[in-house]
Parts: sequence; C-alpha cells; structure tokens
Amino acid sequence: MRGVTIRDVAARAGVSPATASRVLSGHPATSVLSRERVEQAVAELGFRPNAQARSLRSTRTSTIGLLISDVRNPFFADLAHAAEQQALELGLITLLANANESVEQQNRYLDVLLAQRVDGLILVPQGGDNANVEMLASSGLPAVFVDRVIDDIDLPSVTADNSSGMGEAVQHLATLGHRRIGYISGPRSASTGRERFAAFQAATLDCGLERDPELVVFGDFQAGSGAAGARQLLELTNAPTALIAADGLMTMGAVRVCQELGIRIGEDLSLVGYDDIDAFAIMRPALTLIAQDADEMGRTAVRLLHEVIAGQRPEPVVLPTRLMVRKSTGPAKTGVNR
Amino acid sequence: MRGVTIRDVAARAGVSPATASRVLSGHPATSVLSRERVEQAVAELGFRPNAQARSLRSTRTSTIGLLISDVRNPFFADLAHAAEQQALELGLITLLANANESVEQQNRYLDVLLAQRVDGLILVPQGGDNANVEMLASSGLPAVFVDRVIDDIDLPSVTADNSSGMGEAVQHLATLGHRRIGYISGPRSASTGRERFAAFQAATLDCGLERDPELVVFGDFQAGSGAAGARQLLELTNAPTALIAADGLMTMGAVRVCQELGIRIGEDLSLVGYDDIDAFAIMRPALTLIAQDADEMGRTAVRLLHEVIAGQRPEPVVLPTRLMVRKSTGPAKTGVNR
DNA sequence: CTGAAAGCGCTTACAG
DNA sequence: CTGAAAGCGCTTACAG
Repeated sequence: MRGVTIRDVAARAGVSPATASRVLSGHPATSVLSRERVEQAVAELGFRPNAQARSLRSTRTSTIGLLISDVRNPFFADLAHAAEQQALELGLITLLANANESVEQQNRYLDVLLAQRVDGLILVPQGGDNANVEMLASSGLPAVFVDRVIDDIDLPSVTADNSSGMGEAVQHLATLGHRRIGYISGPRSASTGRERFAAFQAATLDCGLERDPELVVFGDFQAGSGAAGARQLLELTNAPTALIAADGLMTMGAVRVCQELGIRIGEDLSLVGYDDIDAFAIMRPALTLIAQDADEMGRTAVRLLHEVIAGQRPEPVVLPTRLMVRKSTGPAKTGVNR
Repeated sequence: MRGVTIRDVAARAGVSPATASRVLSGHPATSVLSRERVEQAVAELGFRPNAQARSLRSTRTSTIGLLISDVRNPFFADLAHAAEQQALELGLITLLANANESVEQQNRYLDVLLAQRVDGLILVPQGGDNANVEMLASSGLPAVFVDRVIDDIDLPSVTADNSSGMGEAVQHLATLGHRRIGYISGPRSASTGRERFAAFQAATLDCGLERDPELVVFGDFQAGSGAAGARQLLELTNAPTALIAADGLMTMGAVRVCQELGIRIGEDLSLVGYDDIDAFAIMRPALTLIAQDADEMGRTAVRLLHEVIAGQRPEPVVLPTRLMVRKSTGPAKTGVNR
C-alpha cells in the first residue's frame, strides 16, 4: 500500500505525472477522460499523496497547530474541541499539542509545529522563557494568542475579560457580609493569572474589604496547588470566610480539601470557582462560579487565524465573563471563625 | 527568519551542505571545527530545519499520531496526557487528533496523519466504516489500538478488562437487594460498548436478576445520550431501583437528570458510574464507579507502539478494571417503586 | 572527515 | 488540455 507514488498512478492511468497531479489537486485544466482514468488508478492503487512532498513544493499544508496549556483542564478541552470543529468547517485540520503548563514543553512543541510547517498557529502562551514565541512572532507565520497573551509580543488575540467576572464575584461576597476573602491565584507568569489577581485586588479595595497579604496564595493552575492553597488559607488563625479560586482545576483542588476537612461549602465557607465546568454543576451545593465561554473563544481564535492567513490584521477580541450565582456562597458567619 | 535553508548555513560556515547536514543530525563523521562553525551559523541565522524536506528524504519524522475518541471526555484527556508524557520520554512528539466520536472525522484525521507521515499511530477506533483503518493496518505503518479494538483487524492493542469491573458492580447491586437494574449502554459499534453490555448481561444472568429488555437503553458515550437514557429508564412504569452507565460522560448526564427529577442518589436510586473522574469524587454522595487506569493505558499504548516501530510484535495487553464502592449505592427499597 | 551528485514525491511555470 | 523539466530543502551512498 505504501510506496505508491504519483508516478505509479500516472503510469497506470496512461498520463503524465503533471496531469495526474492536476487531477488530484482539482486543477480546472483537465479533460474528463484524464480525470476518470486518474481517479480509477488512485482507487485501484490506494494512492495517498505524501503531504511532506506536496507541501515542500506548494508550501501549504492545510494544517494548523493548536498549542494549549493543559489537555486535562476541561476549559482547554472544550476550547480545543470548539476550535477543531470551526477549523474543519474552514477546511483546516487541527494538530493539537499540549504544553502541560510547562514553558519547556511549549517551546519544544513550538519547534515541532514550525518544523511541520503548519499554515498557522494558535497558542496559549505560558510566559517565562519567551524566546521561541518571539521567534514565532517575527517569523511571519500566521499566529494568534488565545486565552493568554504575552505583553510585549504583538499578535492578534482572543481573551476573556478577566476583570468583570472577578469584580462581580467580590461584590457578591461583600454584599453577603464577607470581609476576609481568601484568593487562590494563578501564576504571575500567565497574563490570566496576573489580570485576575489585579481585578481581585481592585475589587477588594473598592468594596473596602480586608486586604491582608496572608489571604493570597499563588498556585499553578493545576489541582494540587489549589488543594495546597486552600489548606493554607483555611488553617490561618484568622481564616477567611470565603474563597475564590482563579481557575477550574485549582477550584477542584479546593473543593476536595474542604470535603476532607469537613467544611460545609455554602454554610461554613463560601466558595467561588472559575470556569463553567460540568463537575461544578452536579456538585451539591452547586458551585457559584465565574464563567467564560470556552467554545466561543476556541471558534473565535480559529476565525482570527483564518483572517491572518488571508493577510488581514484582525483587532483583538475580548469576550465577556460573568458571575453565575448558585449555592456555594451564602451569608458570612459574622464574628465566628467557624 | 523563515526561508533560511541549510545551504545558507553551509555558506556562512564555509562548509558544504552535506557537512552542515551531518553536524545537524549528529553524525559522528564531523570535525570539531566544522561542528563549531555550523552551530554558530545556525544560531546566527536562526535556522530551523524543514521537517517536510528532512522526512521526505529520511522517511522518519519522530512524530506519532494519537487519534482519540473525544477530547472532552476526561478519560481520554487523561489517557492523552499520559501517552504524550511517555512519548516525550522516548523522544517522540505526539500529534493529537480528536475524532469526536465520529467515524467520518476519524477517517479524515487518519488520512491527514498518514499524509503527515507520522512514524506510528495510536488509535481509539470508532467502529462503523473501517475502510481507512483496514488500509492503515495493511499499510505497514506501525499502529496500535488503545481502549477499543476492531475485531477483524489484527493490530497490537491495550484495552481494559471490560468484564470484571462490570461483573463486580452487578454483584454489588444484587447483594444490596436490587432486582431490576437499568443499563445505559455504549454504542454497539464500539468494542467497549459491546463488551461492557455483554458483561452486564452475563452478570445479571449469573445473579438471577430480572432481564427485561426495557431496562437497557443505548447511548453514544456522550452526556446527552446518558441524560436521555436515564430519563427513559426512570420514567418506566416499573422503574429500576439501580442504574449503571457505561462511560463517564453518560454517567454525567444521568446524574444531571436525577438531580432535575429530584431523585436522591444513594437513597431513592443506586447509581454506578464508569471511569474514575475527578467530578465523581467531589460529588455528594460520592459516586460508586467502575475504574480503569487511563494513565497506565496511555503509557502502555506508547510503549507498545515503540516496540512495533522497533520491529517487534507485542502481545495484546489487558488492564484490570475494578469497582470502587462509595456512597451512591445502597439497599434497594424493596417493593416500593420510589 | 568532506564534497559533488542524486534523489525523496510532489507541483508549477513554460511551451505547445 | 498536456508533458518535459526544474525545483522545493533536505539526506545519504559514493568516492576521495
């Protein structure tokens, strides 16, 4: 089966390789007869064009790279799924790569994807060592940022408004009487980590809440750090009455710790999660959370990339976030430290 | 940055393209001087070898394809993550593709991955139109099945024992006094769908339980079908007192429906889920489930593929499954139809 | 250890 | 509409 080349097809069809190639690529200048013969030969031989050779010559692969942060994070899984469907609609095939929240792994995949000569690249940048991302940006390969950005690198982007949902959440807790809110932050190396934290800080200031540095812990957007952070905050002498976690996986970790510690979410402690994940809807009490639209973000990223490939220079898109109030937040137990 | 070729590097280093190529690929027959010069030229020029050209000549890409069923299914996300890490350890880069539980999409990606000339392919086959999978198998490209298999296609595989965990689950429910167990099955097109269903049938027979055809509904391994199936079963005149769902996403859908219907899981109804997903651990009551080891399955698949690439013919691997009893299963309410 | 040459499998002006 | 020829960017026997 393998090893069948366009020469073989041409020979069997009784035409030249050039004609065979034209039929295969749908070039208009082909006769009905050639088309029939070539198509039959292709079928008989089980011919499968070698994409390497094709794109070596034509410099197009109809392939895009999608380099996400973490496949195991449902937010990115949803985003990847939506992006892929949108790409398919535009005739593009998505090669997915997983940085696993590691710059080194990101940079490695960046190399591979460039070497594979994808037609464009959608990237959730890790932050940290940006050398490869800078090279990407200056290489002229169509590329867009999604979810996160790198400040000094000027690429089209689709992100969420990391500020409004967070503001609503703090406001909501303040209204319920909470004065000490614990915050499990994402890493400062990620723009989302920084922006959500800044929004939290601004909102606590606005609402006149306590702003004790002890109330903030930094995680890495993965579950383990959310668990560790929650534990640290809940063991404080003067523990917070409410917690906000800055992404879905860290929220997951925080929930687990509360359960281990026998803390009743929604009664002993108010908890606000991040990302509208299925698990948070079936939990009891259902989780109050800050939602962003992963689907829309994924589809938009592909659309932007498509525009860049077409030579345009699309404006950055910022998608809304919003607070979904459910059952995990309630009135602060005033004066009582649980 | 782009457009720098090995010729440019060679010229700048004052050597021939052949020598430059040897340095780049770590060929032993190179002088220290050449090595230094070429490496410097590479750095100065920002040279990035064109993988297309390289593998067109060398017919190796150091790249493997991993074609999974559904990125949004946490089981496959975990599997993909583990496989990728294992591949990295073996010096292989994983290109992930998502069939989205669709044969058409599977077949499309199969084409692309073959065209990209991956060194090997790990596949969760969809079942249905197997033409492309057969072509893959007969093409001689190293390939292994993971999680699911196609009966008539002889490829190394790593699967889970779809029978023992299911048997334990039925036994467990029977012991609790349940006579009528509803079953939300996976599709008959998937080997996992068939095997788990067969195991369910065998176990109900063994335990002398009712075997009413009404008690079985077929889904597609996605959440919506789990919800629809659960609703159908729970609305039966003579409704089951326990439910088993055959994968994680369908379980998710079933849980949602119970909540909507105000059915108390673990009291009004016993529920056994499939796959050890984080969400099932933080649910209250925590879900009793049939667990399989996604990590081990992913890593094993890569190891098997690596052996196939090395020319070996590894035996099929079957991983254990086991029942994890938690709080969602309890004594049947005898005689009472809720 | 090194270089000139051929070739991997396609596509695409060019000429007819 | 068709074919001969050149070339995409590498690698690899071959000869030295």
